[in-house]
Formats: sequence, C-alpha cells, structure tokens
Amino acid sequence: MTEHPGVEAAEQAAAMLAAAGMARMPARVMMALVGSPDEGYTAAELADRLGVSAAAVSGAVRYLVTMRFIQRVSRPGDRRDRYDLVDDAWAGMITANAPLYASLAAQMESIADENADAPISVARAREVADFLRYLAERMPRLIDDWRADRRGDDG
Amino acid sequence: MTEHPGVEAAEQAAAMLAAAGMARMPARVMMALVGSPDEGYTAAELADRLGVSAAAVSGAVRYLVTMRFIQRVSRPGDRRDRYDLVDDAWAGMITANAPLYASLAAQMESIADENADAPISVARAREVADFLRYLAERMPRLIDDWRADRRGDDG
DNA sequence: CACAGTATTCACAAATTCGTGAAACGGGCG
DNA sequence: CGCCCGTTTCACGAATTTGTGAATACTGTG
Repeated sequence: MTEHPGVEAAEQAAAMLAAAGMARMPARVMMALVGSPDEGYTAAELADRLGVSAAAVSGAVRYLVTMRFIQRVSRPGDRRDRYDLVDDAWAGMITANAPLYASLAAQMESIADENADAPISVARAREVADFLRYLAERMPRLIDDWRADRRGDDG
Repeated sequence: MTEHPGVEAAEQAAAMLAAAGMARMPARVMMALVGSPDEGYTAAELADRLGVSAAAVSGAVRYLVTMRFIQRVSRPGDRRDRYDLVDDAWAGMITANAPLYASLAAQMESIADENADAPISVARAREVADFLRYLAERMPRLIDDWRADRRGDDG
C-alpha cells in the first residue's frame, strides 16, 4: 500500500464505530467512502487505501451493500465497479433499528408474562417494553424532522 | 445449574442485544435481571440461572455497574449483594450514545477538511456531521418526551 | 481474633472472529 | 471465441475474545 492523505480522521471514526459494535472492516470501508471523491472508490482503491487484501474489501462491501449502507455503481466503459455511500445511509442506520426495538419490546412482554407472580418486576418489564415501542415509533419520525429542518435551514 | 422458569424470553432478548453489538454475558445478565423478582438476584443466583461460573458473573456485573446499567444493592444483615436494574437503564443506554454521535460528527468535519478538494464529497461529509449533531441533541430530548407522555398516559 | 461464606482476580484453554493468499469465476474487448 | 483484468470464494492460520477453575482477598459473625 502507498501513503494516502486524509486517512487519519477516517480511521479514527471507523474505530469509534467498531467500538460501538460494528464489524471493523465494514466500518473502515464506510468511513473511507465518506472521504471519497464524488465518483466513489473502486475496490482496488479501497484495498490500497486501507492496506488490506482485495478479499477483505470484497467481504466488507458485500455486507455493506446487503445492509443498504453503500451501493455498487457500474460505469459503462469501465470494468471496475465503484462504491459509493447510499444517500441516506446514516438515516438508514438509525431507522434500521426500529424493528429491533419492536422485537425487543415483544420479548420484554414475554418476560413479564413468564414472571406474572412478581408484580413490581412485571410492571418494570412492561415499562421497558413501552419505552422500546416508543423508540421504534419515534426514531423514524426524528429522521423525517431532520430532513424537514434541513430543507428549511437550507444547509 | 438447575432448571428455571422463564429464561427463554430473556435468553432470546439477550441474543438480540448480542447481535446488536453488546457483549454476550453482560447482555444475558441484564436480561435475566429484567425478569428478576423485586429484590433482584444475587451473583450466585445469576450464575445458577445462566449456567455459568461465578467469575463470569463477576466480570459481567462489573461491566454493567460501570456502565450504570445495573446497581449493586447491599442489604443489611445479608452478606450477599444483590443486583438490580438501574431505574432508567434503558433511557441511559440511549442517551449514552449522544457523546459518541457528537464525536463522530467532529470526525466527519475533519474528513471534510482533509478532502477540501472534492466539493461534492465534502458537502456530503458535512451533511453527515450535521445529522449526527442533530441526533446527539435530539435523542435526550426524545427520552424526556417519553417520560412526559408516560406521566400523562398514566401507564 | 479466627472462621465461614462470598466475591474478585489471574493464567490458561476453548472457541470464535478476522484477514490473507491462491485458486476459481465472470464479463467485456480484441 | 479466447484472453485479460478485476472480483469473489474458500481453506487455512493468526489473533482476539470469552469463560473456567483455582487461588486470593473481603466482610461480617461468633
């Protein structure tokens, strides 16, 4: 690999995402793409910038494409695919959690049901469930609000 | 370990949290506590219910206490400490992310600065930064709203 | 002050994750 | 149609993570 300008901040950010539970390589690829030129990067460029093998990039982009965080854009006349952030990838990362919250809420209710004998605990379990459902409902709305604000602010 | 009623849903929920990036053992302990009787569980009870060693429980609760997700409550006249969910542990889990979002936003700005030559990309990086700052600010407020709603609804 | 029952620490072993190199695959240009 | 270049797949090895068992430290009691 050769030296590249402006990798520091990207690696730093990737490390944060990794600490937050995201797999390391997808995080690195994604953050590299945040700092990409307008056309995005090819797989080879990513491998070079990150100093990893083509195989590692392949695995990471497969994951990211599946998650709808990035997209593969094929340009006619160029055999090399380029990768690019999906427009609202970040918003997607947030809204993607909504179903998880809903599922967790359901599990909390199950726990409450299974322990119907300890009233106070049951109440608390149901409160948690309620909270999670609230999140599942409000997070997407929060995203919408942001888009609205941004349009108003004019960025 | 002996058989225990009502572990299924808890384990299921723990698995979800684990899939979302939380370490497995802390997740299992935490979900076990959601279904705990009002006084919580002792470390020994947790070890028994989860079928793991005392050492594993010790490590998990140390982490959870540090994160302010659970608390150790010592009852006079009983040498065994009991563990219990912190009242707004879940709300805490959410608000705890706010600083992370803010940091990430700062990194996005750095990335933008380092790539000042590719205008469109820079704009996108700054947009992401803006989104993250928005989240950092609004998430805590969302929690407050929930508490307010809940008080109004009366549960 | 010694004892008993708990909790914590530590080194190790098992298991999982992660990235690499090499081989197979695919698709467009000569 | 066959070559060429880029991508993907796969088995392996390294490294990190995760939980255990045994020893150590604590704390309240008799």
